[in-house]
Amino acid sequence: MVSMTNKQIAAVLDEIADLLQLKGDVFRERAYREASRRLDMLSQQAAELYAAGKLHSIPGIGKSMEGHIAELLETGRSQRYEELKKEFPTGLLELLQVPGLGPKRARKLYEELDITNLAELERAAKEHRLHSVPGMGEKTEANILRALERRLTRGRRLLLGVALPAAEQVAGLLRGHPAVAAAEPAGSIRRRLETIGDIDILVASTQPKAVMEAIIHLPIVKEVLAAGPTKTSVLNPDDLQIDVRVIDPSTYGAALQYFTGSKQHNIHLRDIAIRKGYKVSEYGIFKEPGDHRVGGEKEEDIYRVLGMDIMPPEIREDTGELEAALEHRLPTLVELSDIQGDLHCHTDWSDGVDPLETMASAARALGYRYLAITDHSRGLGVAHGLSIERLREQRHLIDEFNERSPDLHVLFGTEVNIKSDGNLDYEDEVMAQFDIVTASVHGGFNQDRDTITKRILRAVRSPYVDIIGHPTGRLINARDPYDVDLEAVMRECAKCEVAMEINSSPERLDLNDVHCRQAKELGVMVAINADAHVAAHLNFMRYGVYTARRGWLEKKNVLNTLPFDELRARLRTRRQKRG
DNA sequence: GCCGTTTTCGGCCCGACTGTTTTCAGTCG
Repeated sequence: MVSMTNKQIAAVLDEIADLLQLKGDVFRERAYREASRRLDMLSQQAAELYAAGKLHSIPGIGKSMEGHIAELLETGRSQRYEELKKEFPTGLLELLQVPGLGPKRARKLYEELDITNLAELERAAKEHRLHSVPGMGEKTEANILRALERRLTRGRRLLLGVALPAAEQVAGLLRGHPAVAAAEPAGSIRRRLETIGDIDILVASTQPKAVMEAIIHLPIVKEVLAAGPTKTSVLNPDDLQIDVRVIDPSTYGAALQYFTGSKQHNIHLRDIAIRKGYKVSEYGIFKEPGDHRVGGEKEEDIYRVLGMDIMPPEIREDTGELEAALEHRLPTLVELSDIQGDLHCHTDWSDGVDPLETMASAARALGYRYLAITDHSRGLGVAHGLSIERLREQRHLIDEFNERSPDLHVLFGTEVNIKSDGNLDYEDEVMAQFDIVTASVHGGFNQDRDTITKRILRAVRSPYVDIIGHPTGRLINARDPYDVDLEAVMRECAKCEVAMEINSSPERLDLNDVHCRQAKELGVMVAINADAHVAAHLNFMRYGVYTARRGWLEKKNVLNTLPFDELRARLRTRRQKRG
């Protein structure tokens, strides 16, 4: 059997969907697209499910699709895919990336003008040959040319940690305006996706004109890109584009539901509505026949009328939340206020900026009852890792601090490096002295799957390790995760009662949302940590909580929701059991 | 290609906008 990962299979199915799109076979395209998405999110290996004969029990994967996936698993190829590829030149799919160009026009351009890639499209547009195609005029040609020029400068998706504060700032300013009844960021920001395409803010008001006028004059607006009667686009001082839409208060709930998405969630929701004799749009929910409105002022109207519990935006991804809402078995997601402390941060003793006292004050201000100081270990020279001697001094400092701090407990910890051979950076006698240990990979990212998996498994089996830090090492938009068999690590963590971290730093969010859900299913505890290197970054905690919520985690799945006494007892008994 | 509390056949989200056209096709979110 050829070993293909879920991601690889999903990629092939997605390419088949692309080709079907060119053919105009929209429903098959959707079926392949959906199957690809399901595989991509799947926490188990498709190969295992296939071996167990359970592939077609995944929603969106039927008998035929199971056959295609089986062929890929067994031969590494797909006949359907090979045949489709022969029908069109490879460059043709590039055309679909151009805004304004869909499958119909792309195909027409190929058939009428023999255009097979972006370069040829650009040349034809400049030579004014496009408008000779029926249905394409001067304006279409100009728009395509403009899109082609812009395409080169289009940036990547924004980190939530950048987009959310910017959106909240604008929404907050708008809420202060007398004509504004409500204002909040919608779209992927509201769902707390790790990266964001567009910043969309919805405003409820009966006076759109006044609101539009107010936006233009907000102090944080650097430039106005477009100002229409109900939608305005502006740039903030960091050149982030923010779109603001004004909605009549009577349809604000329906609009908020619609603009929050996800697209897949909305499609499925509307499908359920049809089956129950309703129609859902951004203007409300309507009862058939006669289309009279039965709700839409409040967001929960839409769900309530359909017999569902309303679910938090974070899980509106069409991964089972609608079914759960219908059956009244939605999880109660963990909340920021459940967090009792932070188990991973750095001080000026290693590569942090602030001293212990400053970090502790900041933790206290957040209402935490404990904070683990986990500076880097000896071997990590670039981060001023702590020698045995300096560890002893730091322990002393922390003991002293705890004597005069009745409300906040500081734990003496370490972020010990997992060396490339799988050994930890301190000897067992040293490890035994910490209150808490997080073990992380900081180098040797390119090891092959088997090597790096075994390496991390060794760390998990150490009786002194409590948490595996940033378990995949990815940096969003910057560095791919290392090729670790995360499921194997999770199973071992469950067995050894080792927690896995959600590193809350906005460029990490590692574990990610899909991993979190898998961890929950496998019975792995998760620790949500800010990995702060400066006091202000303790506030990153909320991004980790969002990720946990996107992964359906509840309070009981999260280690640092425990009160201090229970946490300490848990760490101690575990150590005794395994040490 | 998937799916079923109207269906194993005949559906598959909904509305806005744009540009090209005289009533609509294509694209987008």
